[in-house]
Amino acid sequence: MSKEWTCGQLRASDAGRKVTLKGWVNSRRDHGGVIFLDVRDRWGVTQTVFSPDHEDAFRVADTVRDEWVVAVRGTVRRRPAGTENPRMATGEIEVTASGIEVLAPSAVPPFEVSGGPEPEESVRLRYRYLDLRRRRMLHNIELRHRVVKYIRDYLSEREFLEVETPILVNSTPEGARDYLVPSRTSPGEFYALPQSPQQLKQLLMVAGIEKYFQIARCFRDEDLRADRQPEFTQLDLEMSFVSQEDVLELTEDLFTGLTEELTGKRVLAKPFPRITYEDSMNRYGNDKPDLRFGMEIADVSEVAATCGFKVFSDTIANGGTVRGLAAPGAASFTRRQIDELTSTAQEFGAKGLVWIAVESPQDSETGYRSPVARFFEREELDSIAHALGARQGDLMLLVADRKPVVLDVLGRLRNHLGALLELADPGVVAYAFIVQPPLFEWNEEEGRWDATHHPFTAPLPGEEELLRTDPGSVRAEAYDLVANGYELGSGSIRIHRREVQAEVFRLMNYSDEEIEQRFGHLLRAFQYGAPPHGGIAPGIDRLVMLLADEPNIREVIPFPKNQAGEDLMLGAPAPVDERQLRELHIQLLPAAKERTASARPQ
RNA sequence: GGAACCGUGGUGUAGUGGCCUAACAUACGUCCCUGUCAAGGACGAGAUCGCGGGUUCGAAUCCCGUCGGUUCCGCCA
Repeated sequence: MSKEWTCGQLRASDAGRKVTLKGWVNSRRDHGGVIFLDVRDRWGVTQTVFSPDHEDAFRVADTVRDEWVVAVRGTVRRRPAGTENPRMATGEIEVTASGIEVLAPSAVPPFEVSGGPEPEESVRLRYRYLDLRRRRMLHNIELRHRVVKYIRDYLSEREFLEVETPILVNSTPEGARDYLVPSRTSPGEFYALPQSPQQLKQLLMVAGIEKYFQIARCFRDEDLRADRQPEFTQLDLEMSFVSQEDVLELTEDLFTGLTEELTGKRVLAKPFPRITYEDSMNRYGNDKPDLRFGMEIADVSEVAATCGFKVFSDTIANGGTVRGLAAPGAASFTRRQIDELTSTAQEFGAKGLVWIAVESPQDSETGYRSPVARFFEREELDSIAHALGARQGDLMLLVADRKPVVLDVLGRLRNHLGALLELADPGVVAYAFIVQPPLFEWNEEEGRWDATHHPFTAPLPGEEELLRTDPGSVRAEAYDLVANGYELGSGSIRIHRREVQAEVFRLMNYSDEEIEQRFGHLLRAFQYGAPPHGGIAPGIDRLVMLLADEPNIREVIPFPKNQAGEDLMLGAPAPVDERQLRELHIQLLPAAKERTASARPQ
């Protein structure tokens, strides 16, 4: 069986052609003496017409229902004048049917595939194969294909090799929780699914591949979010003999090209802004700023220190900070809206939220409106407004606390307001690189330094000396690619000097045994001539989600898992029978045994 | 691990203490209809309101618990 024609290709110029269309019945309209069947396939929808002239076909068409699979034989003709449908690509023509074959009837679907209300997501997931018939899902699958193909073509042209790395690897205790796979042949031992091909791609650099990429599936056993799935796909890439700038430029060119060529979206700025981690935290309150709008955070501690408002001056006196931002046009917010903002800020961790509406700065009497206005001199308010870049009609919002709390709250508030005030142009992708993050963060519980990125990330050139004196101030030669408030991926230049690597491990408080056990294979490899190398690993799912304007990552994954990590269609995860467990040398704990007893497979 | 919101015919919603013997749209079934494309018209079937307990003369509606779903925090590069 083959398909000569698709349901999206026939045009007026095909009039007179005898064709057979195969596909699903998208909609059936029965007028008694004439029946229309819209036949749908991946490529489109074509209207077919049945009249009693062909009695056999007409009788069959009478029994056919939505979502049945049919083959319709007939002749293409221009639609009668006045009945063309400009909303359909094939709307100029129709196929007058002389025959129809039902290839497969369909049970009544649990929800309407074309048109109808949006079903609840659990229903969509349970019947994902029907959900995927919908145009929105097809569009996302197609876009995803084109994105991946663009990446493959782009990198192949630049002499990158796509190399597959194993899915069954070993567990790396730091970072995310691993998915484990018990070994049958090595009792008591486990494989882990890769959180990313990080170490393997570095080994490929030692192997002399020089330019590697992979569309790699990664696994992390952590709790899910709208933009997180337990298994996800990364563009993993690594290059030898490169500087950070080489990696960033390649990434920039690739992402600009695919955004502009595959979507109608505009890239806000190229080259992508390079913002230091510290800058990003200070100006946007997080390390993945949405740059589609401004509304930057500003420091007003200087004014706050000497003002008459005790909450502010005390905070400064106690080593805290006072910062804020100006919400454009929000001076007109009602009391109720401002109260909501305050409680939102409190949910984010603020003790309170001070608001000052900028009414008319020219008027010295009533320039500002605020419950705390009386505690401030006019010049102080002017100076705050100046620092925040506030203009008439804006609402200034100030938070006083310890610096990390203030920045976190204002960062979240900024995103909240960005959405509330619709500040972001949905037609824009604002890519940026966040660079020079700290190499380490102090682990309070364990009393040691943790690698912020991973232990092979190189310190910023010139800061190696600080490893000995002030590890917390060492910055990494690492970078995050962000877009529209999402972290799309991160990467770094890797350490290739043994003494630097040893110093890093020392700071992380690893014993020689631990180093050998966890990283022995990599360090051994590095003894045999490791080239300087670095790379990046952007997430494909998040990228496609962004480009497709989808609110969550599941919309661009054909068979995603729900928040509990379950596949509602397959029913995974599921209990396995006792024999399988025995082969794997696994025994369930009593609680697990009890839980699965009722759901044992046959 | 925690918080918030949601759960009413197949699907999506309304109803938030008595007017509910549960409404509307769509899907579904039967019939009518020769130009629709969200076809139209008539008729019909379909929900003990996620489940359990409680408050009340009376519960879809209030309370408690539980299950399921989503979002967020913790967690996660």
